[in-house]
Amino acid sequence: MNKYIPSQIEPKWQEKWKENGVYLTDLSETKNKYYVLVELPYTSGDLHMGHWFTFTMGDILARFRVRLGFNVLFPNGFDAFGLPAENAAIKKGIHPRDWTYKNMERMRGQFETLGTSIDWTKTMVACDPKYYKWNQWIFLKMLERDLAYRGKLMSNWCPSCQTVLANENVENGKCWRCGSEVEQKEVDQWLFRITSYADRLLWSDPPQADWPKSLREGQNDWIGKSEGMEIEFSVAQDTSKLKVYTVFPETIFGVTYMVLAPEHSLVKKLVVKDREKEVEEYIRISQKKSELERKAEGREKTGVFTGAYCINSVNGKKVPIWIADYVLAGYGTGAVMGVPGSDHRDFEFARKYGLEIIRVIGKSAGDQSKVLLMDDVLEEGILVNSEQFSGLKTPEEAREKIKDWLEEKGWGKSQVQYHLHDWSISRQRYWGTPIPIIYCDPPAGGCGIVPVPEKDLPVELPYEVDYAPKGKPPLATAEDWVNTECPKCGGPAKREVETMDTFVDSAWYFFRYLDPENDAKIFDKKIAKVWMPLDIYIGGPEHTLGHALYSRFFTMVFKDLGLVSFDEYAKKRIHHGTILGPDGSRMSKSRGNVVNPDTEVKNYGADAIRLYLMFLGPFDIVTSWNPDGVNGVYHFLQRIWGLQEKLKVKSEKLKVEDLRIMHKTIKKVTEDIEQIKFNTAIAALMEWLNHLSRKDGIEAEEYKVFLLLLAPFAPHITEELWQVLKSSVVSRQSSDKKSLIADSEATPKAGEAILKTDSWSIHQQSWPKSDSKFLEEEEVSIVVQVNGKVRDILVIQKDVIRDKEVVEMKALESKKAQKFLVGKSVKKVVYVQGKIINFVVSS
RNA sequence: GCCGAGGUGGCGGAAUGGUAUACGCGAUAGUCUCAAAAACUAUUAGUCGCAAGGCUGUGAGGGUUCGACUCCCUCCCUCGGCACCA
Repeated sequence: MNKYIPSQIEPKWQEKWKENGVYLTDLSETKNKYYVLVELPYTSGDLHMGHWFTFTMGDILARFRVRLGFNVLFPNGFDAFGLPAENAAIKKGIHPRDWTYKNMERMRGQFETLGTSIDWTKTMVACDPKYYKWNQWIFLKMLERDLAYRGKLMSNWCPSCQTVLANENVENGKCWRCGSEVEQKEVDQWLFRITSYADRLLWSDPPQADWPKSLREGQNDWIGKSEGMEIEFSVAQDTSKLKVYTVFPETIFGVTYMVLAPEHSLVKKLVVKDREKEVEEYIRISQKKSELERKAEGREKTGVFTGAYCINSVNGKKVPIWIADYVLAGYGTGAVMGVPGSDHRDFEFARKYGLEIIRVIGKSAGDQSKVLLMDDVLEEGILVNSEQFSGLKTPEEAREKIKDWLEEKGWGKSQVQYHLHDWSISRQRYWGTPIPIIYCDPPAGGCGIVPVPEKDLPVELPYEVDYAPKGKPPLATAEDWVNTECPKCGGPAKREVETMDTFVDSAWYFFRYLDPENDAKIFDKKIAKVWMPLDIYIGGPEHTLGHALYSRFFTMVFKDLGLVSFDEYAKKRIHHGTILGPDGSRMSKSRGNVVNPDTEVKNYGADAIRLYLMFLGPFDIVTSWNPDGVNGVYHFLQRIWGLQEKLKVKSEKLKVEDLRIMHKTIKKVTEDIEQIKFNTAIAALMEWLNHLSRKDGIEAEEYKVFLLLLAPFAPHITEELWQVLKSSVVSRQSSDKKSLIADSEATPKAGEAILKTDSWSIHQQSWPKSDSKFLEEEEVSIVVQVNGKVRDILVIQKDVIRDKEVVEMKALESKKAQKFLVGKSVKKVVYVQGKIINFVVSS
């Protein structure tokens, strides 16, 4: 027999599958659809082990569903816009587009070697105008509905490059490109009003879709809905009002000071003359601090007194107004009331600056103990020193009562706050979707901000651009492109030179797979109605607060645009794990611990790598690549290859025990794939192989079913062996009417695998069915325990297990059990039918 | 600090209230071989014992139960995410 040499069979079948369109999906089918999706790869240049891991999972699920008779869609595309392409361009002098397309071609080839059942006729490439035209269309729709707007946002700002920097581009508070000190500055940018969807984006319990708990809770925390109160205080020196937000209105009698964020609009107005210098200095220093710097400082609070006071309406108390950068301008009103007796953070601040501390929540009614230490601070308990509200339990009784009272008096009103901010989509970068906006400015009168009319889409990204960093968006250098006519008045105007965040590209791509060539519409609603939502979406946990939130937002917007009828685009999402390098750390070139799939495929073949990755552990495992581990599954494949020799020429009826293990394995593999437990499905096949190897010869039926079950995991070797079997059958049929396959067809047994002439591939055969009548055993093992410890195992005829007395009698006959029963009195006997009998004894 | 997921042999892991360590890797011994590799066979949680067999054992400690890796409480550790949100 010939040897198992993967390189001789894998490319051959990959080619045949493609030629015969084995994996093409007919989207006009309206029944039994199953849409599998894996997060699209970024065009980084090479497929890495992580891609193999996740796409093998998707592939197994896709192949399995096809075999069950579903119409399966398993597409893929490329996330092709973004910073790395631009950086590579600057570094290597290649145009971002050329770099991207070159990488894409390479990765497409690598996907072939993996042997996936991806239908490449349904695809998208983010940097293709055919695709990003629809990003622009969505932008215009958002604009129409006031969901896109030009607004200000605090950002990292490099004064010398004149650009906004992402957090990761700020190094020690300095610009990564020029080294200038980065400032915090309000910068004009385009924003998507995701906050108006905050409530809809919240996950309920039970959840509206089967998504991971960590994602649901993470998103809910990120959205950060809180229901509190906005309370107004009068400034003592003039007529202005100071508004604060709090979720603890019941502590209002404990307010001893106020704190404003350095950026608060009232700061300039409030600060008294002789403190101006100190305050200005404080603000100057805090504004220079980047996010990272603030974090690096830890929780040590700093602040400065303005010299101003305001009045607490509830008791007429005059309290000092401070400024501190632990108060965030972007949350609530940008001002907080200081209640050091009931808030740990306020306590810390008050103690540092010697501010008054009053107890308003005590352990018991009338508790007048001093708040001297952090541990004395109470957030819940009984209200004290709170006039008519003293003695009420908080939060249960007091909060609502004080809330109502404050509202009645007109001092405060209920307010819902979110932590979620609107989504800034502006990037001062070249390699992204141009924002379809034209600025028509004076002197010619000027129409202001004018959206590009839909008929003029796409606004194509110009190729000839100086994308080297010059301190302004690269698109500004393409003067021919920038200078245009105003669509409204026809006068001279300039294009928007910012591009969109690449998260826009990935927020809706799975809709486009359904209708990738459509030039008139974003996608056909009718097709989407049939094929969406996704049945399963495999992705990384790192996208919890980015992609996975934005894509939900887009889907909800699509619903409001009448494109779809659902809020959630994926019925189920799972978070895959990570394959670390052999040294246990993340694979990276700098560490030199990268395991290259191409090399591994050369050594072992794609089937072995697929199988190894799936056998490692559960789908969400984070574990390191073990170079020896591949040997194990490679060995498994070689043993399967060797089964050909053991195949009996003349088929006989399967024995009871052979039938039992076959049906047991069918059941186990089927259930495990459904539950995405590939490791144990493979283990079950290994166990069956061990059984088959022990036999003298194997029957065609069990051989066939084995291949049929293994096919989703190892598509190449199973196709090869299937075709070899088929051709041997055909040659047999011509000479001698009886054949291996014909036998089992005449009397359809387990597996029901029938070779159809129009479905030549093993991957088109129907999935074997398990028959429970073969699973029943004549004899059952029953564990005999004494006081919960296993003492013996009883083998009993199946028809007896219902009778507790008989089982008990037999168990008492056990010599091993008897040793532990002599001289003891049996207090109780617990019998679990067919499983265990436990004697509870005392000495 | 908060939220989420975990902690089981030398290693990856299996078992979701009923025989802990399936399956695989590695290791040890043997068969084959001039030899090695490959393949095949056997053993492989710790411990006491010649053996039969016993005892201990799923991060630590407690609890519930006839019975706990599994459920509950307290604590420790690891991983992922968020983090001065008033």
